[in-house]
Amino acid sequence: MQRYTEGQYTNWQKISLPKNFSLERTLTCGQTFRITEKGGTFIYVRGQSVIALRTEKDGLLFSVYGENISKEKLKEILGINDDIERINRELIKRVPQFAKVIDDTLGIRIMRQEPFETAISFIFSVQSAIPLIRRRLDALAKIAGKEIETPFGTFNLFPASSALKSLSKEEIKSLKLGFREKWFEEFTEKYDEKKMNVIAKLPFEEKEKALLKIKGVGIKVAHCIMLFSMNELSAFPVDVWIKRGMEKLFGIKGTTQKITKEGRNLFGPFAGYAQEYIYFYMRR
DNA sequence: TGACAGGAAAATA
DNA sequence: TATTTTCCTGTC
Repeated sequence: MQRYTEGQYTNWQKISLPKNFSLERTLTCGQTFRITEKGGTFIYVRGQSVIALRTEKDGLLFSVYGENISKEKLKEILGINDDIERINRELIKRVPQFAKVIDDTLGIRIMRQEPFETAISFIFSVQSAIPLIRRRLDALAKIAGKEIETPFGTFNLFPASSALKSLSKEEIKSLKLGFREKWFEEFTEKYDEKKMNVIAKLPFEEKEKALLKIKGVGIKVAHCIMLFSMNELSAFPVDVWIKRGMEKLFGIKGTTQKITKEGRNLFGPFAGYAQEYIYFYMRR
């Protein structure tokens, strides 16, 4: 086990705080799951790192345990490099009445995560609420991920694909995935990082088609994977909250497929941001 | 304790 | 091709 103790390794680094950035909203709006908060400090377990984050008056402080993450990489992960003013202007230009939704949800950024962890997270998410998804991911990490001790507690990192390929039936059963179990098994058996990286670089339509071939990945999960881990800001994942929001705000209703298409047409290249705003707006 | 929440896949029309 | 049914765990 890798151990870190307070003082010795707690090495806070600082990023100047961007305008219109909310650490809390970004981390807790359902795009990522392994987050805990203690006294204003957020602990975000991601890939092979544990990242502690807190905002102060003039900056964002962070310290990393496990695999190192540079300042630049962290800014990318948190969507800080996105030109949010321009994105919001573009959304309002297309849909003027959306300004009030943006006002209420300001500060959310689209995070940039890894396809492997994101795909498993959203296969786990099918017909499930956020706390349940999180418990499943923690259970999986506990079984197959490396343990790491930090000043903030002990965590298990996300398992490597090789570790998931060698899980026993009993271990898989213990995750209580229900009908998602066979999808998870097939995904880990077939997973090939190189192939996933190729998919990540395909044009939007081909990318969507390739993801939909994965068992357990339908249109909503495919759009989550594209938006949160493949840099497709026009992806528009439609779940029950987005269905409710699209009907309430715009009178648009119908199948997931129809709302996905209409949402993308309505909001354009940054539809993914609009989607996160609607999600947060409807759940708050 | 039965109703309800939550997407994908398979079955059916 | 479009709609309906089934799948499972957990909460209230």
